Amino acid sequence: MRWSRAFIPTLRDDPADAEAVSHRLLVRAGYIRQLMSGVYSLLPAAFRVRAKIRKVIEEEIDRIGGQEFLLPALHPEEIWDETGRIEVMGAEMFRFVDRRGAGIVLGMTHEEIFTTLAQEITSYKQLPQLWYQIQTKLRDEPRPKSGLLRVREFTMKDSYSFDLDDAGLDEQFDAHFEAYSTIFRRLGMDAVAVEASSGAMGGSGSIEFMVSSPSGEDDVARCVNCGYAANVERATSQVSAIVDEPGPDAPEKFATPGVRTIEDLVTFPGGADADRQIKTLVYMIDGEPALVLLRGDHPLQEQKLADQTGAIEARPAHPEEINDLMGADAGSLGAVGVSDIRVIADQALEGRTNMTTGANENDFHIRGVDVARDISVDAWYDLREVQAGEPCVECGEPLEVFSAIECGHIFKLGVKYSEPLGATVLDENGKARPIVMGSYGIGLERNMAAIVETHHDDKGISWPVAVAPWEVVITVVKVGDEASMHAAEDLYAALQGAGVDVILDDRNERPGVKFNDAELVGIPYRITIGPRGLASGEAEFTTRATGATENVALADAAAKVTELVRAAR
RNA sequence: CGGAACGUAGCGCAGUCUGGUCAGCGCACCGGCUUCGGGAGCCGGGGGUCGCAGGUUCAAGUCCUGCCGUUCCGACCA
Repeated sequence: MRWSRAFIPTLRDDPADAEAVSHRLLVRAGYIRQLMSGVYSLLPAAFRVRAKIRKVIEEEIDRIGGQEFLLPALHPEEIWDETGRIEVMGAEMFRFVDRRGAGIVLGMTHEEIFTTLAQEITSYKQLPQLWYQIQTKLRDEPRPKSGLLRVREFTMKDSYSFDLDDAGLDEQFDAHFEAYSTIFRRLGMDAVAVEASSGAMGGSGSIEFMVSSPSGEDDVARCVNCGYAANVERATSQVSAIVDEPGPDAPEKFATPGVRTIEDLVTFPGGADADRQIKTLVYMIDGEPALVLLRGDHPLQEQKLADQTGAIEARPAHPEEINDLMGADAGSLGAVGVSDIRVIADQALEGRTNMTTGANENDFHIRGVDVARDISVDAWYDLREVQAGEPCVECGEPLEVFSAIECGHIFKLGVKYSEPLGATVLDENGKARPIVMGSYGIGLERNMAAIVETHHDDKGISWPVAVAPWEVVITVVKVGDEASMHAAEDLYAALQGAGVDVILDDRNERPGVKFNDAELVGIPYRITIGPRGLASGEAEFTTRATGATENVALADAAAKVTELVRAAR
């Protein structure tokens, strides 16, 4: 490619509405342009990067036996009815009616459709199968953000495994774990595998591959000592034991005028430390109210609440709902004596005595509460969100918490889809059994953005060779100089002949413009040809990532660069 | 969905409070000359129904109403 003919619209200024680094740089370096909220056009340079990411993924999934498909983006609504997911997905599914009045949805994932195809697997002898596709997903995200990191239309590699039993699933799941680890390594990213919540996918377990970044939307708790790592939606930690003082025989109500928060009660005379209080939250769980109890200093992790209760929707109750239900406002709530509302409590409250909580009457609290004696708890769950510094559940060392981008997610689905859709096989005893499934996803454009998030500096992007749109740029300092152009053309032809992705910057621009563009666009290697070096038969060789520059004999340049590029792919 | 901000040329912005030389600046773009190893200088030039629709007014980029769009924070999230 000759830069003079290429459409790489780089910008001098940062785009105004880009906050995330990857968003800012991908727009500025001429990779993407926004069409509407959460929808982007990929320009030629981005298309090249995406193709390389795609190739890495295909190679690794093929390596573990994947067969590539291409399924439709248009789905009949009924299929999603059969698994009940049309409800679960709600407004996030794009829907419309065709000219004949049939309900159509746009595919946001393909469990249902692949499972429908799997209905044609009829014998255990045909298992295992591993099917995948690289295809467009459409999701009406409530809040698209950060450029390519969270969008409404994107490309996903989604694979689906089909096995006779759990042992088979485990094998394919583990194979994906290894394949994913290899993929992210090849893409130049340091991905951490973490225990995750399965959310709307369901199933028995899942692992996310997380890449640390300030633009990440997820928080990961990790123990640097033993390697324990989990999304905070699932993470646990050891709770420091509290030794309770003996309490009274019965709880006692006392006046607490103006006290509305945990913190208020800590400083209120006759109050209690936060870890000696019971925090009472009101949640609407699939429309039914419930009291959620935690230690005063423990935050609720909402996804845990949803996961453990099996809820489709769990939301905080509105102030009016709280008052109607409890006869008091948030800040004065408690579960003592409550019997007509479901009470869900965090395990850290088990066995606690002499606690303080709200009295369900504004300006009054109750102290001397013995949880076992005074509160009728319907269910005990792990509900609190882990905080940085808390002791690791495995080894007791302090946990760190960092924000991360979810670059891949693998799920053990079990029979969640095969059962309702009737995808069964006959086993060796002639008995029909639902196929045991797994599903495995990687978002291509999100990974492109994640790579930028982890490979940039103040000059722009610095792609790993494996995904760079061009591996080498030949920068001609003085296009008008015949000898320079001649040497550059020779080198360009030699590198092309060696199979190197090379772009020749033959634009009639000042050198500074070309150097800056090469760095902004992020091309890993640059060979600079100018009259200065040419006089002694040399060119300059610059590595983008380090900025290191050395002189190389023009005659050796092609061989040297080819070798470097091949080693780094 | 709740909160906030924004919408003027391809990009980044000023002008809006206080209606009347307010259709402007920088970059980019086109032509010319001089330059040419880290985003050149000078001269000349093209490009905008000021998001859309109503309204107020002698007069609206500017004031009022409604709508649309975009971003950020939160909620939600595969």
